[in-house]
Amino acid sequence: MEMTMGPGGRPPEGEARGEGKNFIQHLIDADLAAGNYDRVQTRFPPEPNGYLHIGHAKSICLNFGLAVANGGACNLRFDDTNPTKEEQEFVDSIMEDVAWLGFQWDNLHFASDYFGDLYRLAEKLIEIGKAYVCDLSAEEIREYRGTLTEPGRESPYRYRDPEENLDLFRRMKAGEFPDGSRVLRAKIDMASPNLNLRDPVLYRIQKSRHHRTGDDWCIYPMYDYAHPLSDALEGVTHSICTMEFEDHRPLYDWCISSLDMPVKSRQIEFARLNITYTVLSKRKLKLLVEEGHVNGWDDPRLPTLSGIRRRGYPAAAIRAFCESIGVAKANSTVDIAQLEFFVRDHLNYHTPRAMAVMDPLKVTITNYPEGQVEMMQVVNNPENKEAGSRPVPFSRDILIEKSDFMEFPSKKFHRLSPGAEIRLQNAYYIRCEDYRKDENGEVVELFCTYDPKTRGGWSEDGRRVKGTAHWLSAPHAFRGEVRLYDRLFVAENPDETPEGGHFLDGLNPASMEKVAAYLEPSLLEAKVGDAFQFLRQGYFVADRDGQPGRPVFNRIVSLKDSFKKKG
RNA sequence: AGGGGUGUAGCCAAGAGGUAAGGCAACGGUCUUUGGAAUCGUCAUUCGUUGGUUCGAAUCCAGCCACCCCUGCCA
Repeated sequence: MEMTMGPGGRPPEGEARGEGKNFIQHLIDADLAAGNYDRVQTRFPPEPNGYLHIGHAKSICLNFGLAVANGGACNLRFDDTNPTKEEQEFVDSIMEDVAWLGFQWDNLHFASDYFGDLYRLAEKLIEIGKAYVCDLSAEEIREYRGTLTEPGRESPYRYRDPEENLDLFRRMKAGEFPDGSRVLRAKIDMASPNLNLRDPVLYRIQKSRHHRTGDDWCIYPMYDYAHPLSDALEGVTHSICTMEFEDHRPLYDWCISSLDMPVKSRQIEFARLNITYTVLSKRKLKLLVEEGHVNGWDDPRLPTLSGIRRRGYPAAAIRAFCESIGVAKANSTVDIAQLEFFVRDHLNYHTPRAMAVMDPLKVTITNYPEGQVEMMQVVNNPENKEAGSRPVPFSRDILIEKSDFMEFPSKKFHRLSPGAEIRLQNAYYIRCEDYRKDENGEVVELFCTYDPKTRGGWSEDGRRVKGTAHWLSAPHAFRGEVRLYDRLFVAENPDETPEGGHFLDGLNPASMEKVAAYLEPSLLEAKVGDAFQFLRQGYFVADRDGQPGRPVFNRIVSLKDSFKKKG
């Protein structure tokens, strides 16, 4: 850990070689060096039509990260140009999610704030003969557009003169025409091999109420028109988006140059995030929620930021993960194990330990005085001395995990078995002297003896013991619900469905298991959002479904287990 | 088929004519009061492929192959 670091936490020699920079930063460096811009400004531009997921987190970290790295600014701008799909509920959740991730936007904007400017710019486009009102129906426009291999045909309205276009456009705005009857189109090139350039629609008539502008407008700008101009109006220098917009870049540039916008924003595309064993498309997530395969948008199994948050993934871990995966243009699917690594990495240091028994086996310490209770002082986090310690009661009646005992142990099993001795962590060494079975032949109780000279879990004679188990004093333990979450899909790539299949076929039927667990007394005080490492089992967070005296814990992620894999 | 992209290890990903970074995963060793953590080590004679240029190519050139995106009045 003690290596020389340069400013920014990177090895200085790496800094000198330009390592640690993604291709976008290289482009920014070149832009700055060439004098194309004298500052850097980015933006995160979600459409408020749904919940953010971890794919958005990559974009958020990228945009805000680039702004910080270059001493620039990053805005949060809602791309709310389609009133039929957008709602205030989503803008609220998006702001909450971005803030939770740990970023503060320099300015908050809405594309709808620019509707007036955008309208005036459209009139200008008409005046200079670069846009026209087209009366073709949606279906006709599609037919006229041509195909991938055949050029399109020009609209019969393409050469209307500017005065008529202006008049028509104003009347569109005034609400004189019904929805779908006319659109404003850019006059570019119907024969372009890039379909986005075949006179794209700039404005459509849509008489629906907008969540922010109400009924002020009945014409709304399209993304391809509103986005570049909003960027330019706002002063964005580098407009970062995902690969599917690469074909739109010529149109993006066309808008900015045709209107001679003072700021020449530059669009740069990168590949969106995919993760194994989950889906990251809005459509599929919506289906999972609406069909009830999960319980709402913040279901802890979902990759939504609200789901991840409830699951107990720390924001810092998400940021570290996004940093680690890099930024490139190649399609890729990151192994979910990489995400889980950063979650464990963060939680290991930041989370106090506690003891919980999921599947109890009764242990009676036969030589321990009946009625006696000792308070054992237990370290909260061996990784962090400042986390302190807590008292945990110990008594004659103990609970351990069933899986910590084997009647006929395998060679590598070094937990409890007849005659074997193990350590109860922070308490005593115990030896299994006998056990009792029920009528089904299942072991239901262990009779052990303890060594009074091993208090705290240390043996004075230097005698070593191979296994260490977690435990609970039966009379002091209380019950709580534990939800054992696992990956949502058993299919590694749920998006790649076999022919005739559906992505839902890949769902994991056991993605959540509810367990009535026994918990140590200190856990009674856990507040919603408090995270713990349940010793030897995994990381858990108190869920909002808990009741006073009856908490609910979500398993965030299990601990790595090299034993199971070998067995 | 026309256009736009992308191919470096099981998964991400650096690399920019000088002899393949790093992380995840995996596998060994050490250590350990969590079968966790920590720690040490192993893991690409080769960069989709075939040719070419060069003293020298993952980097430059040409061809081929594979995959992704584009025919919303969605974003």
